[in-house]
Amino acid sequence: MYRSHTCGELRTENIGNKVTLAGWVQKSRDLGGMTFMDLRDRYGITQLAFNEDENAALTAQARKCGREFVIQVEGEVIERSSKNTNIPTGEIEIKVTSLNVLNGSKTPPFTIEDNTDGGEELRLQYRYLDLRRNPVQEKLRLRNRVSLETRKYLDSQDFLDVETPVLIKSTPEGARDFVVPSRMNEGQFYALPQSPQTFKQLLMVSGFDRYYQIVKCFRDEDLRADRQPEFTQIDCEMAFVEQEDILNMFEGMIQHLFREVRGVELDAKFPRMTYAEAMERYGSDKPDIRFEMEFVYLNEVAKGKGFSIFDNAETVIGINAQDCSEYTRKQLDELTDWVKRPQIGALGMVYVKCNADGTFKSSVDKFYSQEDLAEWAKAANAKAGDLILVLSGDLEKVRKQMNELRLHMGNELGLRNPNVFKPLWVVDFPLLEWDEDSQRYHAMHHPFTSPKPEDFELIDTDPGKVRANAYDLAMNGVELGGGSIRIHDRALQSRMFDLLGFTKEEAQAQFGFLMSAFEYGAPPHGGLAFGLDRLVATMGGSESIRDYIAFPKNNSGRDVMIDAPSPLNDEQMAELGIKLR
RNA sequence: GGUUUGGUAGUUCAGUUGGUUAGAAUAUCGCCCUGUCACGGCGAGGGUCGCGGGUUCGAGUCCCGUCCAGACCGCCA
Repeated sequence: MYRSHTCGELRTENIGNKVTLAGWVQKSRDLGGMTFMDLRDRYGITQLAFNEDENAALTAQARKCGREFVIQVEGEVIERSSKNTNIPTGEIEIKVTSLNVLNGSKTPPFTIEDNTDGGEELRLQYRYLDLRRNPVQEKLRLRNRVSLETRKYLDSQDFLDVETPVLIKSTPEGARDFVVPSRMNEGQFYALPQSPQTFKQLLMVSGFDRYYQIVKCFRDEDLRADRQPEFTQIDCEMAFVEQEDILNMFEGMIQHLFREVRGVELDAKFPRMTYAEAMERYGSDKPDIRFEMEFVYLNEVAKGKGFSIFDNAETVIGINAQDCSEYTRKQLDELTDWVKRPQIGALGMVYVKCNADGTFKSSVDKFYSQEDLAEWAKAANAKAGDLILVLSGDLEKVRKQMNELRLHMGNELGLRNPNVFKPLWVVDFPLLEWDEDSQRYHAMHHPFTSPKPEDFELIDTDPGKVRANAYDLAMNGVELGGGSIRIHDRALQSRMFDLLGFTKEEAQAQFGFLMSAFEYGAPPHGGLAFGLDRLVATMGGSESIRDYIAFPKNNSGRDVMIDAPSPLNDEQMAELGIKLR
């Protein structure tokens, strides 16, 4: 037996116990006649004490143990003469009687401490060392709790965990596939699933009316702080349900998770908003509703006063940044530069300061009188002391730009508290989205999403207007998950593929198995999937999902620790029948 | 594919207008220190200034190219 206790569990009630501990040397403090050593494991830190007067040889041995040595000690739990109230084990220490070095260690490339001196790149390269740090371990513990409670909840609701294949078929719709060459079928390739979508629908046809899986999905697209090429979904599907049933079920799940894992009681009933409304009020399909600063449409009050930029703009949108009228010229210039960056793409920004004395000062005073600006303030519900920021141009673009500016101001003003959680169902997404590049409609969610029956007649005349039975759960400006009521009728599914520009042959080749299944009694069904990484990161108050994944990829999709991807040798390539261009 | 920021000691960073032997903190090593817990004190070692080229009497600093990394846009049904 290597240890009788962990490094996190001994307390004053253990005083007098003879114990054996094992762990890593976090740090030692050599005071001359005395040496203290912090011994660390997953559970905590326990201080070891060595006294030269009592055992000179042992103390000398302890002094030779560097950081990250793995050691085993025997000793007696004693009360500290000077206690440390910062750690749970701070009232006791171990008077060590024997020390066994289980393994030495090179000096680590960065310090294994809560506040490490290591940068991102180095930490990823030595991820096994980074994972020794408590803040990172804490994040993985959080992830474990979320995934465990997810299973508990879904199990209690009679969901069945069914595994689906990872080597499947590539389809051109959606994200790029990761592909895997087949040795036994030369010249042919599997694809890794972007989601188990079609399989879970087939499980519904099979009668597993409540399915879930916590499953890896793969998308060969560029990475972001919140996007990894392999990521984990809580993938769910239900049969004999309507949208309302699904929203209620998973509202319950999210409430359960926050209650059990974070001790947070979310809204008893999550607010809902249509996609159209979200775009109008926030310019985003995943609005952060922790703060207001909603869009104000200023067309009525801003146009027709001779300011040609507004007069010629499709729309003029403002937001009211409360209590910001004291912004300096420099701050306003910085904001203007910020929105003019190519990533945002605004051509300019107009501001109106609602001064404390009731007057107005704007960047367009030449065109607007005090009375005009008072109208703006009224429209924006701005009081003395507020600041109105205005962008104009093409409706779709301005909404997008204003969304960015709103979130930026929310950050600047500290309105996006990571410990406040505001869920929002966004419903009634459009079924289709016009794609300029390919000059055709794409499925906004996916090709299996059912249109709203009341909009169905528009499908020939104005397909872009057709709404879908599709929904997303947004929280704090993050899309946590989404889903839809699916098509379960062969004819309608076939019609969808037509609409998306598939030929009959393509549709049959790629999704024939699904359409055939629909001919054998497919029940009405629908579902959704949550991004586990994003959910956990949001619960942990982070925007980046990387620290919530044990071994993440870097910005270029590389694993810098194992140095993947990597070339194959000639023999492997020949076996696979592959030649590089 | 694009925009942008960065690359200097093991690590995190500073380095002015182009000008002496490239600094600090931390880590490491040595000596001292019996109650530390960010221990303290004294000292030492540690540099291909990402790489290649150019301008110059002289380049960490300016120019060109290139590689790597971060954030973002495109992309992500």
